[in-house]
Amino acid sequence: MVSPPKEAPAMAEKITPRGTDYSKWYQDVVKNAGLAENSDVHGCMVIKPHGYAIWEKMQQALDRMFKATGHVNAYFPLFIPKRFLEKEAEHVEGFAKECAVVTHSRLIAGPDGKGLIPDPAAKLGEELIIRPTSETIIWNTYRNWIQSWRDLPILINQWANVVRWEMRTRLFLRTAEFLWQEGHTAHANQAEAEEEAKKILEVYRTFAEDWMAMPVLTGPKSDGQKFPGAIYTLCIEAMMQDKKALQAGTSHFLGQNFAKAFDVTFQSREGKLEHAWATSWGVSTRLIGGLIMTHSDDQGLVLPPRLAPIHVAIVPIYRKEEEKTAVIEACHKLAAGIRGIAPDPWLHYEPISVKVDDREQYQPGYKFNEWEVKGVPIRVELGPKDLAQNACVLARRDVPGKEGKIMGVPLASAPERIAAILKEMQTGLMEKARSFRDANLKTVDSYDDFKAQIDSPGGFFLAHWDGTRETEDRIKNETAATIRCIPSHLPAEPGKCMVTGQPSKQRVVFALSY
RNA sequence: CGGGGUGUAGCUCAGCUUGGUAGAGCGCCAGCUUUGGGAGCUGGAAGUCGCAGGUUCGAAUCCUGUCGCCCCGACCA
Repeated sequence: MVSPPKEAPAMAEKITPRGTDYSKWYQDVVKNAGLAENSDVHGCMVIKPHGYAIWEKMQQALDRMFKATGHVNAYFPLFIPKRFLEKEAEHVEGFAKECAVVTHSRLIAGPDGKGLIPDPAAKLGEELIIRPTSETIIWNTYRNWIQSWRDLPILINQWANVVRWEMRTRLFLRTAEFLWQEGHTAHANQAEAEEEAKKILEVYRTFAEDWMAMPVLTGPKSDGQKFPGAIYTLCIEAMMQDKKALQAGTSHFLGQNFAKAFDVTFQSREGKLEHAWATSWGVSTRLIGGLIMTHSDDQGLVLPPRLAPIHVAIVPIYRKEEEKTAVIEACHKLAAGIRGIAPDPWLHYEPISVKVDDREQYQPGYKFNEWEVKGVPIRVELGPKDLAQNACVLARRDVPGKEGKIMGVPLASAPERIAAILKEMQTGLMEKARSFRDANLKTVDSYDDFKAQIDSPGGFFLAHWDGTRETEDRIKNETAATIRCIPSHLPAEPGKCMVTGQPSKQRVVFALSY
């Protein structure tokens, strides 16, 4: 008679494997890594400290890049008078469906003495919209700032929250309120504005690849997918691990649309009155969703070192008091050594971020798992056995399980070793993501082939398209796939539309998307 | 806004069919033992059962109304 098997530890499997249910996996990672949670407010999330710390790292890197390209930060109002939004036809049409509207300025007790109701006497003369984006308020303001060609260009960015009243939301990927940056620039001529839109796209591409280790395709959107009010929209588009596309950033050439709508004119060098040329561009907290879905595994979050709020977690191991004293001391000494590594431009000359996990209420095993699920790139284990030989154990987050452990690393050389591994991880993650993306980037020539593959195995499909909205809509209706971008890295190779057989100037990227 | 589901402890849920003093696991608090991959034992705190009516001697349970939330569809960074 064999005794019944012990029950699996109740805590063991907190994260649904990707293969079982990708969407559940995503939610589990966000929750278990402590990045964010749903709030009691419909569609709005609470970004928790660990998630917000990642956003702060993103902000820092992006902000530096914006400043380096001549931009400055400013802040415009959260509320936008309804009449502003009405001024640009396409813009209204695009955003009207998802606007939060402020109608009153005061609450009073309800008629039965219970609760509060908007005071009818305090109804606003003009209703205010909570910004879904700020083009209108900003161009209304620029009208006063721009008179002469000497006032141009205006290169402004703002870090802000916006509200788009979404029906269905997912943490980071789509929430009613989200955080982002929005750049709004004004230029004296078309060429300069178009140059700006391209320049920012390149900033986004660099950030995505060099910081997030997330490879992206770049290029214009189809007219059907462009920003409401833009002449054209450039985008960076990334492939998630389930092979779906994520629009990760957009840069719009707005032409003179907003200048005309808001009557923003300037006198040129030649003395003529002209409308200003505009761009706008943004990336949002959605990037955190992209970061998660690019690198993380069934154990939890995996962070590229350049965006990790904590690079190294040191876990002391001990039994007796004497051991504890010696081990903790060694941990802090090692931490100081790691922080003392020569500043590297790679981390903006900031020290490597180290945390000595000296919490007494948790055992080492618990801590190992916690740092793992939170995506800390390197974990150091330091106990009496290690101390006896002046060494420690390093565990790499990008190599799961025991294989990621490096035993017997001398304490004296550990800091240098850690610094080297961090760099290695950053490029390793990028290479891994790129080869995954490339392996799932396919060329198709027949619509039947396309339909057979779009759901499974899935991926990005390079196909010829006749350039019409009708065909784009038909493909969307029949397969749910959309044109993600018209890739600029490919030579324009003419062909025939996979659906209609009409002439096509070049292949475009189709995929299912978030 | 259409279809489905669900509200009971901080969290996940049982109890409801057949009405009779509120339950479990996790978490939390205290103590002891533990500590190299999510510790164990003992004790403890914690819920006007979404809200409002009704039926009844008695309602988490039955009836009516109401509100919130979740999932699925049309829109989107």
